[in-house]
Amino acid sequence: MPELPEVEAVAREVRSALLRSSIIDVHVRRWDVVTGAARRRERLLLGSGVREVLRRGKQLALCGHDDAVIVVQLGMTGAFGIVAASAPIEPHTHVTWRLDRSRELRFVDPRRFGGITWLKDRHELVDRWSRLGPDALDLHGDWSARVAASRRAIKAALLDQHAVAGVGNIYADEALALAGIRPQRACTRVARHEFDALGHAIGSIMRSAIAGGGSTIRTYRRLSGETGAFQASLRVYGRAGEPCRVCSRTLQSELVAGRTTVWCDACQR
DNA sequence: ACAGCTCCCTGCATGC
DNA sequence: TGCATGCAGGGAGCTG
Repeated sequence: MPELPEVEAVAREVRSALLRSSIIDVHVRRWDVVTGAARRRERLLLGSGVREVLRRGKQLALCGHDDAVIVVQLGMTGAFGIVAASAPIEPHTHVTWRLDRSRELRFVDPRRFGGITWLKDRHELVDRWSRLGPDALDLHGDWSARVAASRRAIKAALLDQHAVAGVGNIYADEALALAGIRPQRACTRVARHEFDALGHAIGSIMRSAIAGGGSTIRTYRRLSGETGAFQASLRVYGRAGEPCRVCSRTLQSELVAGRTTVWCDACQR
């Protein structure tokens, strides 16, 4: 499932391809994945071209020359990328943008937890993103101020995009393991130095995943078919019942914040 | 205001 | 082999 590193990989691919391209046509195959465009394909960047490709947390924004903005969210199973226009349309392809030089930008999402949102201008994007927490790649010393007073579990706070933007279930567990903090612990019981360690853990895990081209967990894949190599280095995610890579104790698992959560009872306190 | 829950959806793994 | 079942989870929206 795409998290920040995967979305960043998509942003880079799409940015380098789109900034020197024109959009010739747009084909919306399922309108219910699009919100805000009033069902007019002219509003999906057709004719305007893309001036800028931005990312905040797990959200991607394509800014057109006409000031309209398209926000793309990949959800669980979304894929977004450039392919040859002649490539077969795979199932669950919901929107395609025909580009010059016989290429196509496609949004594919079997489970449809993702989607595309049309915004009328940059102000709407600024407003929308101001409600997100700081980007997980760019956490400063005071990032924890927003969550430290909360009584909920630290993992619930990490998954809350309004607290920190970009952390999903995989990297929440991985970061908590690296920082030695139990996912269930209340934020109020996490010390300042532990928040600092957690912030560093999140950043270093995100950066190494990006360097590895994004992880290849289950449903995530690039439209081009390439895969990443980060999966092999996961510490706890998906390893319930297996031995901790540090102390060999059997990894525990239970639901926290409604999500499957894996941790080591010995290494995490 | 906050925290916790349900729901949306399809693909895959599992079990009979 | 084939079918039914359960599980995976990001985020909106609802509830207590």
